[in-house]
Amino acid sequence: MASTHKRTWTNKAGTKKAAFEVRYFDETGAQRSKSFDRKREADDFAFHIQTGIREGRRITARGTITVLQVAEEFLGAAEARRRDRRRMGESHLRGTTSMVRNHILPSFGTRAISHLKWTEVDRWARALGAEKKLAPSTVKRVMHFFKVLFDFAIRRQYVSGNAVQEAMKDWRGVRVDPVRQFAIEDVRTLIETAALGFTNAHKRNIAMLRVVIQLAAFCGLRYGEIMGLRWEDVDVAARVLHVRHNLTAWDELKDPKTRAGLRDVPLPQAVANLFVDWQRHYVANDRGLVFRTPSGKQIAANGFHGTHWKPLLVRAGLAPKAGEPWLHFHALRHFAASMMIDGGLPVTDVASLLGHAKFDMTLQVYAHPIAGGHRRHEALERMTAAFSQPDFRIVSHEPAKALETKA
DNA sequence: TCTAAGAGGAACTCATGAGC
DNA sequence: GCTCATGAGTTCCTCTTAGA
Repeated sequence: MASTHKRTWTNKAGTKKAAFEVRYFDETGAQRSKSFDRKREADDFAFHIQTGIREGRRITARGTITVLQVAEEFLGAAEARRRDRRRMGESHLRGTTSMVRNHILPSFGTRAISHLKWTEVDRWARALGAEKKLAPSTVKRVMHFFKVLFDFAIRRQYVSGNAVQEAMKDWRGVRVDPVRQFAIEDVRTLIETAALGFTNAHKRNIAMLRVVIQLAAFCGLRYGEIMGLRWEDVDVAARVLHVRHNLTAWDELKDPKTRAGLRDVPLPQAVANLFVDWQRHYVANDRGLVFRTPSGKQIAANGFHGTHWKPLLVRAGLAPKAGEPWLHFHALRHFAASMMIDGGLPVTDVASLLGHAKFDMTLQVYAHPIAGGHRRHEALERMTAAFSQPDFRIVSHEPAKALETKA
């Protein structure tokens, strides 16, 4: 049983003080109390105590288990989930471990988890942005992992409340920064530059780069999907790509996350021709994967980025100006989506070609105004010009009636 | 009931350094 | 110069939930 009441007293200096006190009995039967400045905080604490007693949980006033101890248990459980491949992937475990070890433990590792207050978490989160220069969306991400860690501790009955949840309220509405977009002219320059070849790049690399870029820019494939293509998925004669797999960073061929990811994408003739060109450089491998290194290994995304992508951007004059981010390879997929929408393809078709389960996702993330403001300007000009024509009629009858009455 | 935002999982980008 | 490995940070994508 826990009870809450307001307590007032006068300190030695003669100042009147007030606090909300929660009184309860711990698992040894000893009476305990804890004071809060606000009634709501006291009520929350009392609720957790009550719930704990009702469910038979161990209630301790001064928990001694540290954040480090909880984190080790938490990461151990995560590793077990990773081993059961259906429950957690390699990349998610890696991300979780990275956030916990790099950001949470250095600040809170030695602290008793039950003693942490949301105000401390709030200060720490703000410092991650101000001092460590993390993007707001990343800070929010780190806090999310900390909250999950806390939830784990609650399930294990190490702590009764989640100090991170309260601190996270201030981070609502923080969204990821949109990636920098390609203009039509940029993509044209990029493709022309790739075709010319540059530096001392081998002909094999030039051929590979050309087809990979056009697959992203015109067919909207993700990097992992491109690298996961097998020759049996490429039907040059029928000009269709069967997107069936994704190649992970660990060189594993995985099925798409959802059924929508399985799709057939039309292959433009120009891109089909590039496939024929690339076939001369194909390195046989047991899975029949189209794109491999000369030694038959995976073309890792990081290697592709540093060796091919960035040098191509520089050569094409698309290197970022001071303060600008680099253009991402993934931005080509954004470009493809925008071009499809701009070209008049129904958004449901675009979503299907991109492998999206819902078309609102397509509009939300990929429908960028790629052609710039002048297209909108022209559209409004056409509307105004049509309005000024003497034979112009408004389709709806209601306003027309109103005008007649007035006349 | 509808829609925006959150939660959670996974993929992508980026930096660095070693070996060939 | 290219390839590869590793670690860290950022963004994408879908499903769920809160609240207008």
